[in-house]
Amino acid sequence: MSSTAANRRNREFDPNTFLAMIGDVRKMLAVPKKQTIFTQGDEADAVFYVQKGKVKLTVVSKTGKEATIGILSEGNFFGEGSLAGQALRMGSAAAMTDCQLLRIEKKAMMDALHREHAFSDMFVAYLLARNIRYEEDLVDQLFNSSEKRLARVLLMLAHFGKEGVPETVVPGISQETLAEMVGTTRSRVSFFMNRFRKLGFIHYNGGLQVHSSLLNVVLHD
Amino acid sequence: MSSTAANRRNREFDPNTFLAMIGDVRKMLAVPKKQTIFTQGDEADAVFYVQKGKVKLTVVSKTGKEATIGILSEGNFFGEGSLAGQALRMGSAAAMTDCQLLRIEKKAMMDALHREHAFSDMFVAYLLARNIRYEEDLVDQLFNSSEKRLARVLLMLAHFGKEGVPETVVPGISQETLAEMVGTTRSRVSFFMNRFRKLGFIHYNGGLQVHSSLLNVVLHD
DNA sequence: AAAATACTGTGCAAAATGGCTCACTTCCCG
DNA sequence: CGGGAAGTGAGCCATTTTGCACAGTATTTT
Repeated sequence: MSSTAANRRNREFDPNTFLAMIGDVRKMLAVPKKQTIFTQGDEADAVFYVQKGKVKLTVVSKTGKEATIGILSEGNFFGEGSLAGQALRMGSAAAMTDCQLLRIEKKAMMDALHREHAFSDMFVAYLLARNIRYEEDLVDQLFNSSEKRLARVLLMLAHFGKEGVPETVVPGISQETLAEMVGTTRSRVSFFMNRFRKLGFIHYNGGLQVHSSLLNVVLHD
Repeated sequence: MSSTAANRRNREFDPNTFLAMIGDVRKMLAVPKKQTIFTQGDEADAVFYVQKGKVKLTVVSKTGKEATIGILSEGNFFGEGSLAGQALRMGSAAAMTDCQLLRIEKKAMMDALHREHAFSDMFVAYLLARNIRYEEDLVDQLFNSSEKRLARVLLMLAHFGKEGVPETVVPGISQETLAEMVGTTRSRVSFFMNRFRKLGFIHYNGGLQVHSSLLNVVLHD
């Protein structure tokens, strides 16, 4: 998702140092693809950190609709709500690929934040980046049509950049998931995807390829 | 806006102590109603803290549309993007009422975060609360129709609670502003407001009053 | 108090979106 | 290998939303 944010963090902070600071390395988890990490309504007593792989965060509404809040790759935290006093998970988390995660007890996390300045700084930086990300998503929702929102999601998934070079998106991301991220229906996604394809903005073959520079046109109509 | 978050913070943190930690009290600003605090595109070199009053944050899209990202009351920070390395303001901030603000230079803020554990803790708590708030807004956008989103915004503005007691919303909030917050058009807002009024959920007379418990019905259809 | 501005209530046609169905195609698992 | 489940492409129609336009009502300003 926010590769920018992740890179920024990585420049400032070495994951191994990070591990040392938290201490208890035994809490590393290997989570196989498709496995649930936690479910909406579960007790929330830990924060997670993605060391490797992609994690999908979703929320289910009272009426049963599903929304995808984000797809996180390495360098990201999730489940931080617990630190803010949320006793229950407000959403669910699942591994989209095989993942290596760090599970940090709420207490251990708060201790580490107290104890280690560098860690605290890094976490603040993370939260700020996350905030910006959410703000962007929100603004996107407020401003744009579902077609543009889809274009934006595709661009973000394609790692947003590398001029002109077609880039493969997370393999195995369904239209259903895209629809949940964009906040529309699958049929709408199907419709736009085909439009994009006919216009040469994206290309299927096995995986999905995105021609970033072309698709950008949609955003800036 | 998020009175909950503000209260939570206030319980943990005394604004005066806070001032002492930041140090330079000379940087207090009195901003009269309607005055601009900063404008999208300005150089971003400081964070603000609301001591008193309400501040509106807005963003203008490339196509000229306006969106209102939030209305902040005391106990909230804004302009934190600067701490995350954003060199320019991504949106504008304006006083909706006479305000008393604290302007904190980026550097002073970062120093204080380093120096004072209590301050750092408090800021992390703030960011977490803010994150949750954004996530809720985003989920709201993904799930709900504009009618429900409007209902939710009204409830939040009415301070969300105090069972049954009609509560007056920020005086002088126009349908235009509501539309920008909800992400729809003014005519739509007018339409729904009248619907709500006919159903007895809200009531005009000079100010706007919201019957929280009634309006809640809309949310949970 | 008059004039200029901002806000609000409506109405309407065009465009976008939501929800469903159905026919295929792929992929995965037993 | 076969069957079933999951994922896609299309089409259709009821709603919702947008985008304007206009007139009437507050508010401000001069």
